[in-house]
Formats: sequence, structure tokens, C-alpha cells
Amino acid sequence: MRLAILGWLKEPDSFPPQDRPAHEVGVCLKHIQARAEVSQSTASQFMATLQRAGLVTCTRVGQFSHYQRNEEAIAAVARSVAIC
Amino acid sequence: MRLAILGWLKEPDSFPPQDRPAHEVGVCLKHIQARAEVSQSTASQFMATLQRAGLVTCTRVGQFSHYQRNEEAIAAVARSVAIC
DNA sequence: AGATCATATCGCAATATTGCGATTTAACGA
DNA sequence: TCGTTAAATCGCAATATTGCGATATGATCT
Repeated sequence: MRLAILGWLKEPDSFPPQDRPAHEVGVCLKHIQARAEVSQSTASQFMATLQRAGLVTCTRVGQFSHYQRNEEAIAAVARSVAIC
Repeated sequence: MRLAILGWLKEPDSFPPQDRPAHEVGVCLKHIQARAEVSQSTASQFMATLQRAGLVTCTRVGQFSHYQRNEEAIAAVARSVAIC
């Protein structure tokens, strides 16, 4: 599931419109929750886990938390898998 | 742990000698168990799991089960991770 | 300040995974 | 055939993960 979310974040603008454009600050948690069809707490925890793993970054703007892929870190994981 | 085993199998000849050369038929379960320092049942289950996942192949010769990496399948996994 | 909206955290039940000992199956040699 | 060795399977306890509802925190607006 978290993997699916990570994939969705490749097209930030495929999410509904929001105050600040998604391709700039990331996708609002609310929208991620809606697409994932999980509870708010679960969505929040998913993103917290991804953030702890370094795979996404969080930009807070006012009351909104926006999440973006950390391409650098994701590529690093891919590289480390490639040498398995 | 299973990941570590998969890595060890890249150098089959780094394991102790066995009836049939490891680079031909794969590494005997016994040797994998010894290096992993787990029980026989656990080692057997690890390899069964890797085999179900398609990441290794098993060649049985007499009473010995030999395991080899399935480079094809491993590369496929790496590729699928790369597009995350 | 008080109401409201967005998110984070806590505690928990359900489920999955890990690794083991005991037992079973299978192949070999005397 | 009997004893031995190698490996697979069964059942289980310990631990980890998943996802939730309830609650707490924090920002915004009136």
C-alpha cells in the first residue's frame, strides 16, 4: 500500500487541486488518504513511516502537510536492491 | 537473513567442498545452514520460501538439495523495484 | 477565546512473520 | 532390511506489522 502511494506521488498533479500546487510543495495528506481509502490515522502513519525511511519529504504549510518523493533516496534503495 | 543467503550464493565456491561442485549444481543446504547459523528446519524453510518466490532453483542429487540463484528472476525484481 | 479543520499520536486487536524443536520422508550404505 | 544421514513438514511460541478509533496538537477564522 505504501508502495502504491509512493507511485502515485510520481504524478502529484493527478490529485485534486489544493492551495499550493502539488508539484511545488507536494501532495496534501487529505488527498492521499482519499485515494488510498484508509482512515486519516492510517494515512498519517503511512506517510510518517515513509518519511522515517527517508523516501518522502514533508512540507508543512499552515495546517497542511504536503508529501513529495525523495528521488535521491528512492534511487539509492533501487541501487542497493540491484546488487542483491 | 534470506537476503544475506541470496548474496552468499553469488560465490558458490566460497562454501566448503561437496560431492558435486557448487558452481554446477548449487550449494548444499547443509552448508547454507552452517553459515547462517540457524537450525536445519529454519534453513530448509528459508530456502523453500526463496524457491516459492522464484529467486532460487533447487537441484536434488541423491539425498542432497542444492540451491542456486535464479539471476533472471532476481534481475526482474530489481527492475520492478527500479520503477517505484 | 471558542469553533473548526488538518494532522499527529496513542493504544489496541487482528494478522503475518520468524525461527525453533519434533517428527516425517527419502536416499544411501552395510 | 536396518541404521544413518539429509532434507522437508508440522505445530507452536515469540515477535512484528497492519490499520483502526479515540484523542491530542496545532493552525485558522470569527
